[in-house]
This record gives sequence, C-alpha cells and structure tokens, in this order.
Amino acid sequence: MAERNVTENFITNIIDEDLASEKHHKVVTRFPPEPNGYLHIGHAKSICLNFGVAADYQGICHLRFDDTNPEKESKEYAESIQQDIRWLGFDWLQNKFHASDYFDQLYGYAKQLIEKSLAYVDDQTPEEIRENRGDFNRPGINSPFRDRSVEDNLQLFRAMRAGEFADGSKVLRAKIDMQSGNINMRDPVIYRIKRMHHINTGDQWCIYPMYDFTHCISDAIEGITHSLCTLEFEDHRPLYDWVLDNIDIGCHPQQIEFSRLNVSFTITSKRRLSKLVEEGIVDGWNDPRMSTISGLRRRGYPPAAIREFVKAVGVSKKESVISMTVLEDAIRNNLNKTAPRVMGVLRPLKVVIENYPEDKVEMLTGSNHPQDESFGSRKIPFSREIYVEQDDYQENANRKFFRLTEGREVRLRHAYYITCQRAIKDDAGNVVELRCTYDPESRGGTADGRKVKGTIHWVSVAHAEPIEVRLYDRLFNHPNPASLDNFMDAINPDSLEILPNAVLEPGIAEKDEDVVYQFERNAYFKRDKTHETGKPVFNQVVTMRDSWAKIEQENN
RNA sequence: UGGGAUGUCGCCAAGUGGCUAAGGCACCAGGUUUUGAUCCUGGCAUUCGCAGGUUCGAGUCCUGCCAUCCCAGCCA
Repeated sequence: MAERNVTENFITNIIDEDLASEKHHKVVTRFPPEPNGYLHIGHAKSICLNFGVAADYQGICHLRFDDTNPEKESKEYAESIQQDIRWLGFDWLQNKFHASDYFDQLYGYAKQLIEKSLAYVDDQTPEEIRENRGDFNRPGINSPFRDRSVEDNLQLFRAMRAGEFADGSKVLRAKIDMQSGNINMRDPVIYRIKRMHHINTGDQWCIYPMYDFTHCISDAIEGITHSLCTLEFEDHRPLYDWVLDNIDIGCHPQQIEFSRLNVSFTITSKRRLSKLVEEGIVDGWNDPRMSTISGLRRRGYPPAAIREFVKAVGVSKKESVISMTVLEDAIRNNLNKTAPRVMGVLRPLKVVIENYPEDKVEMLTGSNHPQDESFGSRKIPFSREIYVEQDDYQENANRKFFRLTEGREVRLRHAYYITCQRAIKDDAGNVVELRCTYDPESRGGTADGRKVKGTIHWVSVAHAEPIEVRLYDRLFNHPNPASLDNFMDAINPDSLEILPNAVLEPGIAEKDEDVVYQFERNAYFKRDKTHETGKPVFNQVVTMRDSWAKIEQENN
C-alpha cells in the first residue's frame, strides 16, 4: 500500500467507520475558499487535508468557490487561489464549482422552506433584528413578521428577487427558535438584498444567500461525504443539519471540524497580513517573509516540504501553535535530498596563496551532492586569489575554532590545504586580506595522512560571479504576535538583511531556473525573479542547522 | 448567568478498559564525515488538567471541579 498523504487522525477514523459500515462507498471532500484574499500557510493545511484524504481513499476532492458575497470577491483572488493549489501539488480535475452555480437551486430550496412555513420575510431593520436576537444572557424575541402566511412570504420573496425592494429593507429568515442557547439558531438570515455585480453571475441576482444556507446545500448537491471545516463552525453544525433535514435533497454530508494551523512567530489573518503590505513592512503579498502561499513559493519552500510539514503537524480539535522549527525541519529535510551543492561566499575576504603561480588556473572537480552520486559533478576554477568567508578567519581563535587563524591549516573544499601566514589590515585595523600558502600535494586527498579539522568554502576571485544575497529571519519577535494588543509592536526590524557583495562560483547565477541550491556551509538559496538590481538576487530559503553557533554561544 | 468545544513531555500528537504511555520537533550526550551540514547511536512523561468513584485492571467509563478557546454580521 502506498504511503498515505494524511496520517491517521480522528477524521480518518470516522471515514474508516463510515466505509466499514457501508454508510459510504467512496469519499468526496471539498476545499471551499471564498475568493476574497490570498491563501496562506493555514489554508495549506485544509488543502492538504481535503485533497490528501480524498487521494488516500481513492476518492475525489472538489474545488468550490464560496462566492455568496459579491461585495468582497474578485476574479483575481480566484485565479491566485487556483494557482496556489496547483503549485502545492493538488488537482481538482473536472471538479471546479462555485456556490453561485447553485443560485437557482438555492432559491428553490428557500421557497421550499417558505412553503413548509419554515422561513419568512422579515421587514425589521438590521438594528431591530440585532436587538431582538438577544444575547448570551437574554433570549431572542420573535419578529412581528414571523407569522406571515405562506402565500404572503412567497409573494414577498419573489418580489425581493424581482428587485422591488431596496437593499437591506427585507431579509429571508429561517424560522427555528428565538429562545435557542445557540444564537445561530435564532431565526438566522438566509437571504439578503444586495444590488451588486457578482464575479460569476453578473447582474442576474439582487438577492444573495448566506453562508449557512448555501454551504450545506452546496455540499449536498455535490454529494460531498465529509465536509471538513475549522472549529469556529462547530456552532453552525446544528444549522447545517437543520437546513438539510428540512428540504428535499436526499443527501446529508457530515460536517467535521478540526483546529486551524497556527505557526509560531507568524500571522495569518488577512487583516494583519494586509497591514504589513499597506505599511510597506514587506515587499508585497509574495514577500519571502510572508506566510502566504505565494510568499512561501517566492522564498523557495518546495511544495513537497510544505505537504510533509502539514502531515507532521497532524489533525486534531485542540487549538495549538506549532513551532516554526517543525516547518524549518520539513524544509531542510526536503532540500537536503534535493538541492545541488555549490560554493558561494556571502561576506568575502580575499586570500592570496603566495606560493601558487600567478597565472595558473586549475579546473577542480566538485561533487554536486555528497550523498547522491546521481547529482554528478562539476568543474570549479581555482587560482592564486580566492575569496573566503570573513567568519572563517579569527584573529584570536581558541582551540575549538577549526578554521583560519595565523599558523593554522585548513582544507579548501574540493581543493588544497592552505595555511594562514598572516592577515593584512587597513588603517582602521580591519582585516582586509589574508596571506596563505598551500600544499601542492594535498589536493583531493589526505596527502601524507595528516588530518585537518576544518574545511571551508571559497570562490576564485577572477571567476567570481557577483550576486546579491537576501537573508531572512522571522518577521516577528514574539511567538504569538496575533495574541498581542498590537501585533505591529512585535515586528522584527532585522527580518531582512541584504548582502550586496556576495560572490558565487561561475555557471550558476546566469541560469534563470527554478532550482534551490545549497551554498555549502551557508544555507539554501533560490534565485529571485526580481531585476531591480543589476545583479542576480538570491533569497535565503532556510539556514542549515548550526551546531557551531551553540558552541560559540557557550564560550561567550 | 446561555450555547458549543478542548485539556497526554517545552511544542505538536498517537492512544477507542488489559503487554514496560507510539512518533515527530526541540533539547542533551556520543560516533562517522573533504559542508561544525547530512547520517548513526543513546537519553528525554512511574504518568495523562485536578479531585473523587466504578472495575481484578482506567489516559481510556462515571461524578464534580478548574483552566483555555469559540459564538450575539443582512461576513465566510
């Protein structure tokens, strides 16, 4: 049996039981976004769950746009949502639907409720409706229009549709129970008058159905077996069931609620994300620091890694905040297996190898992946002057520092051993150049068998490709910014660091490809599409684990 | 003071009355290594929000309590 997309959880347990009891013989789920914004990491969980569960049971998952409120919806959002789902690796095949596809049927079912005396047209103002709904401590009061005759209601509802009434002047309400402890059951509004152009139905309608009336019926029309949604809809389930129990539709999907995905140090609310964009804190909705799917994509997170992450997180009803380290682990885990290795120097320090011939250039062989020969190898030019990382030299190094300091020998990755002879400083005392010597016998092997603890990466000065590197850190300094009075207070001022003088080994930067590279000993990087600077720009996807950072901290 | 839910290791999460409470992340200690990466080995809850009770036996059943979250849009 193939590996499952979704680990067993309380929902798959229910599905297993439904299949075993022959309540169902197939599984049909749906992902029901409202096209009113961009998808984010939280939606990824719902997408992976709905499409993943369907795939695990050889079922299908529909994409259904929940487009019942033309005030907020746009085609642009619908487009980006489809792009994001596809990018995540899922396919709705022929099953793309809109709640608005069912407007005629919905209208018919509303009339059916009226005929059963289970719905009525209410003339109260919005304020009156709110006031008479009561609150947690006060039961609602029946509307004075609650007992209109079926004929009157039918005629009024038709007139609503025909555009005979002003926006907001009347609504259609389900007749349930104004005394219910569940406020959703206190005669919920199911249709409102709203003269507004709809992205799908144009100007055909001036009345639009509400979510609670629409969603359950749409599910039933499509033959959804398990309607998975988030916890806040738990209170709506009695209404979901009430509607389906009181119309003639012959299908009753089961609504099951699970908890949303929250990731530490991030936010996902549309309102807050949008504020970051508006205030210029980030470079747009697809800024690599954003939790939007388009942000994750630009950052270079592989879709497979996001799927693995969601799988690792699990599904339950407990409200939780998952550690960002779980996401990073999933990214590293994927990239470690898939990213070709190259050498890039982020903060260059020039090294002159004094005993290496001035004009000589050697083409050295470097493997593209140390654990996977199928990645092959490449030729890397080596010469007398190279760049190494500034951090790989320390003037006063202790024994635990395995890199360059006066008199210490290190290996240059894929090349020779060099020994640091002396550092050259500028007038301000900054180290600006290192003078080293190399051992011509040490190339590619252990030479005389002596061991060197450290291996550092490098790029030949004459062959270096100048690039710009963008390093990213978490956007917030607080593990749960959304819980703050003002989440903007928690913004990390250092979430972006631009390194304009980085260099990369030749043959990589000119390619305009969708590949994530590991700059060995640094991090994973992916080329950004931007051309705002003259040089190629590389975004840091995720750092490598860094046990040296811990050792360094302990020493301080 | 109403209704709905949730509480198992620092963060997630299995567990559906019966072997010593899975697994992942994090963390700690070692080993391998031409990336201080990867990989490998070992450690990491006598205890399941609390208190009673039922039972030969309870994280799993019952009762009470406590904590946290959601609901008063003509939003979804």
